[in-house]
Amino acid sequence: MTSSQPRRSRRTRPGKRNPTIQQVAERAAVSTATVSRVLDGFPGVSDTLVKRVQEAVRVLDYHPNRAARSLRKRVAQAVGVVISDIQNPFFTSVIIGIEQVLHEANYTLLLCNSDEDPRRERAHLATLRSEGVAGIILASTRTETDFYRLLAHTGTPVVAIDRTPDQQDMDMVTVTNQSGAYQAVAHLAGLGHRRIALVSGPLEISTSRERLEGYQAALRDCDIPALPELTAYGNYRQPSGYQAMQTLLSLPERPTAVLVANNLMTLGALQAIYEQGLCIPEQMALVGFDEMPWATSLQTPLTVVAQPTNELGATAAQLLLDRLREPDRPYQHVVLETRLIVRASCGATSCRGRIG
Amino acid sequence: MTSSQPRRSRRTRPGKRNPTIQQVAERAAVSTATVSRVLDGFPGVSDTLVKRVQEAVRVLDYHPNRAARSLRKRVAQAVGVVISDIQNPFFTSVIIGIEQVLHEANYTLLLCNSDEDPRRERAHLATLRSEGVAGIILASTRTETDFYRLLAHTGTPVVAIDRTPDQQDMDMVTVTNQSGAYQAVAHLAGLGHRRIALVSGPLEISTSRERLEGYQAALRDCDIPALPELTAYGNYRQPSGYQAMQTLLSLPERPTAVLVANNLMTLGALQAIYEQGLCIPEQMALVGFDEMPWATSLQTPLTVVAQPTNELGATAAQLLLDRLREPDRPYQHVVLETRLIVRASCGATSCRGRIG
DNA sequence: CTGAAAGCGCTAACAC
DNA sequence: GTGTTAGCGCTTTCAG
Repeated sequence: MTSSQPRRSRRTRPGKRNPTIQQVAERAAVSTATVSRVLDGFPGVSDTLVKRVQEAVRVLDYHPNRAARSLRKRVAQAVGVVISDIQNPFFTSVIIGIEQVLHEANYTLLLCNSDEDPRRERAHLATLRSEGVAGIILASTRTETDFYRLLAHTGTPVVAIDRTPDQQDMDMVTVTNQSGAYQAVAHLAGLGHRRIALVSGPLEISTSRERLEGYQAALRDCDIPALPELTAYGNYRQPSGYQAMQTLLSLPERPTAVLVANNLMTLGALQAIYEQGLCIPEQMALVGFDEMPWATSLQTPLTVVAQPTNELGATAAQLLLDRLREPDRPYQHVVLETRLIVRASCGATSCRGRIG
Repeated sequence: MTSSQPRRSRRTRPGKRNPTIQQVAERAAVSTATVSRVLDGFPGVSDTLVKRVQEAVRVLDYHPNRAARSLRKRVAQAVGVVISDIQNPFFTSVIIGIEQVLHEANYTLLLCNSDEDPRRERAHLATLRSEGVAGIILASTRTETDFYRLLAHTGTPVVAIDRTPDQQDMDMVTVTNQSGAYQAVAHLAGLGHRRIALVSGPLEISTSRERLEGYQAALRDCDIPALPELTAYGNYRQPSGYQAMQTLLSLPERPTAVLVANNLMTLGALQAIYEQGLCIPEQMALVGFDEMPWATSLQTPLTVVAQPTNELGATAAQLLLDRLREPDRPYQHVVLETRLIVRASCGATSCRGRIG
């Protein structure tokens, strides 16, 4: 770069080095220990020194080296977030909530997308361990023994969100899946529907099981027989919703209403319905699970069971921070409320603007 | 950490400590240097020792401490990704591409969501600097001097994606925004439309300018006068698309076709159109920019200018890895092709399944 | 209330 | 080929 640079290893970064705590200490004429104390807001440093240090920090534009800090403290000021599908607006919305809280607390977010693949999930978990993250927020692909392993091996606190393990020795944040589905189905039944179908998620995932239970409970309470052929299964991704809906539509006696157990499958279901030239809600009433960006942009706006996604993420992050502060506190399981948002697709409201 | 645990600070993690390179070295009866060499695939270690080390690594389930490594190497095995809206499926799809390449290369991904807020963007950039990330992939909120500052201050390589700074001394990955918009508008003109509107993004963002140019160029080439009132401006978010479209629809003489410059604004535009009870494409032909998950799930599937999002991310990540390997290589600007996907909303195909 | 100094776990010279 | 060793920048005893 410049003229006489003595000898620069190929691997060394060319730019000027970041200031170190040492340099701050020299400039403020104090010890590095004092600088560290000031930065940590450690009480009991004289005002004079505090000011000198702050001034030096400002002048040098000092930012602590997080790697050094992590090494020394044996834990990084970072949180790993492992989700199963970053393409799903549900999860991105959860991430927003997480990020807000974490950013506030000056934690970095390591994002891992397992893409519903347990192998990837495991690899990510290993990396996070290597990174020494302070904690992990996990929407796991499986709900079983993986957790035991994880917890046994490392002492890293984990908060499970959305999908939860069977065990209870962990912080968790979930929503009222059962009653959410129940409400939706009861609403449809109240509208006079008797052949109400469900596009369910995979039963390995706890949310699927809970939503299925809600569906069945509502049918029971409304004295509607639960016909097995009216439940089709997908994997929470769009194409599977399409296929499941096609299956339901090809039944000898078609359902008149359907609850789709997540947002992406709803997209697939819509496609199948429209391809058959069916009208929503006249020929097929539909309720989706999850609020979704496109809900209000359809010709027939979508009735949905909304989940408080941002809050879910924020709560999980807060739970994690709380545990870091107080490792031995009792485990919490926070359950947030879903809420039915009635729009046109269920047939409850007039179908403004539709022709046909 | 044997039987009589001497004294454990409150702040120390309770779980057993991760194995260190020292322990691996002891178990393999070699020096730590040799272990390090083996792990790095450094050539010139005898087979015997390689095997002994690998065995020890396996048995101990050793994972290198990344903080220590980062500290020593003065750079983390991590890449920061700063995007402007994690709720936008365009960006999440880009992230998928980035993540794939990075994960392959054993880099961690630090995700930062600037939420179109330059202040947050700046804060994130500072954090990434603290983290000592090896490089940054950035979809910047602004395209100006921020970059100079960033580049001047740190030697951290940056790859700009999607939106690009005016300067050229940086790796960049973009798409053919201009010709993408051009094609869409030419297509609409070819279908007989003369009053073609544009819902544009904010002109501070390079993609908006380029798409606007493409729109104008196409009108010019088709001998259609460019009426200023037919261009409405939004900010790339959903509500602004709604408002912009409302403005266009309230014009004394309504446009017959519209190009919407990104996915989220398309959602807003759709809502405005449906609220007016207008039929797509009969009363309003529509082309969107960006492929979007819901494009095929609308009653009238959406014609869009698709961007190769995964590839965009993967290319950016690869460019960054290449630069890390070879810091002095010339800067690259990769431009990927957009492609017009014709579906029903432009009116080019028959309107299967629609009533009205 | 402040400073000196010992590492955290790893890599990269430098010896042999 | 392999080992020894000196730190990377920070926090945290321990002295004073």
